[in-house]
Parts: sequence; structure tokens; C-alpha cells
Amino acid sequence: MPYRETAKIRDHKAAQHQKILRCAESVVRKHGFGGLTIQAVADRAQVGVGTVYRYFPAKDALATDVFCRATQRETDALRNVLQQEGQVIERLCQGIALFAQRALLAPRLAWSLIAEPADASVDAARNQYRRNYTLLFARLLDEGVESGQLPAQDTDLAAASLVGGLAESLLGPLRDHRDAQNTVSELQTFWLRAVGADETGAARPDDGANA
Amino acid sequence: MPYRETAKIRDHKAAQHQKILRCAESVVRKHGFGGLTIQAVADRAQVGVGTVYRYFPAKDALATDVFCRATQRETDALRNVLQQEGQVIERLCQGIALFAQRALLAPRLAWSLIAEPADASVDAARNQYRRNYTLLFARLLDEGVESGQLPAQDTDLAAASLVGGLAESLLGPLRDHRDAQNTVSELQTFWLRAVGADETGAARPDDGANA
DNA sequence: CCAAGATCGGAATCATGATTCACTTGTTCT
DNA sequence: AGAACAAGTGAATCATGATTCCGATCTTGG
Repeated sequence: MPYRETAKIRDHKAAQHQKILRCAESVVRKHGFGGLTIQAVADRAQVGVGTVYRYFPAKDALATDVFCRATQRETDALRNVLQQEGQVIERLCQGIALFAQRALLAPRLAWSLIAEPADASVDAARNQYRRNYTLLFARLLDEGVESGQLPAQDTDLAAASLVGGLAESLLGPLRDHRDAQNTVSELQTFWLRAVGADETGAARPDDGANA
Repeated sequence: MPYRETAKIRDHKAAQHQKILRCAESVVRKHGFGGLTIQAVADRAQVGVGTVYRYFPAKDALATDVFCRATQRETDALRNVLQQEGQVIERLCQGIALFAQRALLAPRLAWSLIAEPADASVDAARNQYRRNYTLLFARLLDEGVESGQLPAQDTDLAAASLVGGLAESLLGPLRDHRDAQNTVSELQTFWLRAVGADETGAARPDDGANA
């Protein structure tokens, strides 16, 4: 038996796979899914086009993997913050801060994840992601309504408005990055009022500035 | 002089131009800018591809014209409503209703106008459009703040949130068209509270509940 | 070192859709 | 009718980028 897959080879393959995935993500970070070409990924990974195809069956699959990886990180981070112990209003503020910080840190990626059209399979994944993301906020609002900290309202609608509104104000054409920290607290004030949380007199902690 | 452009010809050319533009718009209405191909436009207009090129120098130009025409209608309609005589809050409600009705009537077109990436020139036009659209709301809010009907706030931020939030809740993956009229009034209630206009107190249950 | 089997590389091939162009079909006017 | 010129047509051509393919190169175990 002159050949058998050995540990060294297995490790190498895993490393290649990761490397290609990472390079693809960095392409998306810089140029969005629109700029994601196999050639660009191969160049950045210092590898031939054919090699990319040895690790991913098609561009769709690569794009979807990149999307899901990045998305998973975002969703996890948000869930982590929203499902902490503590006051609903406090957690909401932290969720807004988290969203804003991430969006301001990597605007192109954030936009690609939330809005940029791509292959059909990526779009499907994106819809799922937006739904989940929005639902995380919606369930938090439910909790606030149940506990009386927020007035009764259509929480799905409010959560969708929140996600869309944050995206537009942070990534849209009117965005102004000159004063990120101030923008975050403006957003917190605005959205607390929007969900009916600003007349409770409950202390509004304006930290939320962790990552 | 065996040939000269006559009125009949001039009219015919204008008609062709309009027809092609209209057909292109109907393609976008149905399939978005992503589905806008010269071939599709030519087919729908019952005309050869070459003919389309006689009336438009390139696809970009056609796409941009379609975009600007549709956009102009939207902007005019909104301006018309927001700049009426009357209470700021009343006009805001009408603006929201207008946006919602149009979005629910032609969701694909609405999405294409506000979010779908396309050629660079269309994207540039879209940014301008979103800016203008948002500014219409922002200036209305300014008026409300000045007259004391609304609390002091960052009106540009609020307006961007409004536009993004409406788009997401009406066109995003969580949308639910089953009860359009009810959705509109929910949205009005929500956004009035968001900009600090809900002095009615009707929608605010005491938060003196337990916990 | 060799044979077997695997990965790499990147030019060749496909697919899609924009754009051109040589040609046909009007239209106008004498 | 015929000259002069515009409009219409769609097959041919280009451009871009995904996908394939085959020789080159590497690994393994004897």
C-alpha cells in the first residue's frame, strides 16, 4: 500500500480549508459578496483556482460558509448580551451598543451580512439570520412587556423596526462616524423611547460599552 | 432633400422611448434590477435588442432612468403629504401610511428602489434618493421640535431610523401582509411614540405591575 | 528509488449577458 | 419610382467570471 492518508496530510487539508475560508471572509470584509470571486480568494490564499475547488464544491458553498460563519459570531454575541441576567432595559441598551459597535467597526461586512444580495443560497441564509436576529430582540421585548417594564405592543414589529432602523442609521447614506460613542447613546435614548421605556424612571445605564 | 424628420417620426420616437422605459420598469417591478436584462426589455417591448440601444446608450443609462422615474414619483408623493398644511403629527402619520401603502402595493419595486444593489450609477442615484427621502422626514421632525410638539432630538438620526425601520418591517423577512390596515396603524402608534409624540396616554398602561 | 495515489496550478472551456454591426425595412420628398 | 437617410433586427462578438481538466508536483510505504 504505497499511499495512505496520514495525520500530517489531514492537518494540512484542514489548514488549507481554514485558510481559504478566512481569505474569502477577508475579501467579503473588504469588497462585499459582490467582490467575492474565486480568483480573488485563490490569489489571497496564494493558491490556484483549482485548489479552491478541491475544498469547496462551488462558489455558492464557499459564499454560504463565509456568511454562516460570520453570522454565527454575530448572533452568538447578541444572544450572549440579550440573554444575560439583569433588567430588560439594561440588556436592550447593551444589545444596541453591541450592534452599533460591530457595525461601526466593520461597516462593509455588517452591510453584507444584513443587506447585500448575493447568490440565492446566501440570500436564503441571510433571511434566516435576519429573522433570528430580529427574534432575539423581539423575545427580549416580550420579556419586558410581561414584566411590566414595557407597555403592551407588537414586539415583532418593534424588533423589526429596531433592526432596520439601526442598520439604516449606522450603515445608510446619512451615517456620520465622527462621534461614534455619542451616536450610540443617542440611539439608546431613541430606541428606549420607541419601545416605551423612557418614562419609567428606571435608571438607564449608558454603558453597554463592552465587546 | 429627400428626407427630413417629420412630426410623425418625432412622435413615434418619443413613443418608442416611453414604451421601452415603461417595459423596463415593469421588468424591475417583477424581477428587480437583478432581472433587468436588455433582452427581457426588448422582448416585453416587442422590439429587437438593437432598438433598445438606439434609444438608450447603455444598460446603466436605462436602469438609471427607470430608477429615477420611479423614485421621483415616490419623493413627490411623500413631499406632497409631508409639506401640507396641518399638524406635524398628523402629517407624519400620513407619511407613514403613504410609505406603507406603497410598499405593500409593490413590494418588489419598493425594495429595489430602497435597497437592491445594481450598477454603480444606480447605486449613486439611490443614495441620493435615500438621503432626500430621509431628509423630508427629518425636516418635518425639525418643524415639530421647533413648534414644541416634539421633544428635542437628533432629527436626522430619528428620520434615518424611521426610514430603515419602516423598510425592514414592511419589506423584511418578518413581514406579514395578512392585515395591512392594522399594520399601518400599529406602525403609526409605534413611530409616534418613538419620536416622542404619544401624549395621548391611551397606549400607556401603568407600569406599576409586579416585579 | 519506485509505484500508487493525492494535491496543485492555471490554462482551456462554459455560461451569461452586454454591446456592436452589416443588413433589411421604412419614411420623406422630388 | 428612386435617391437619401433613419429606424429596426438579431446573429456575431466581447467581457466577466465560474468550472473543469490534465500534466506537474508531492507523500507514503516498501
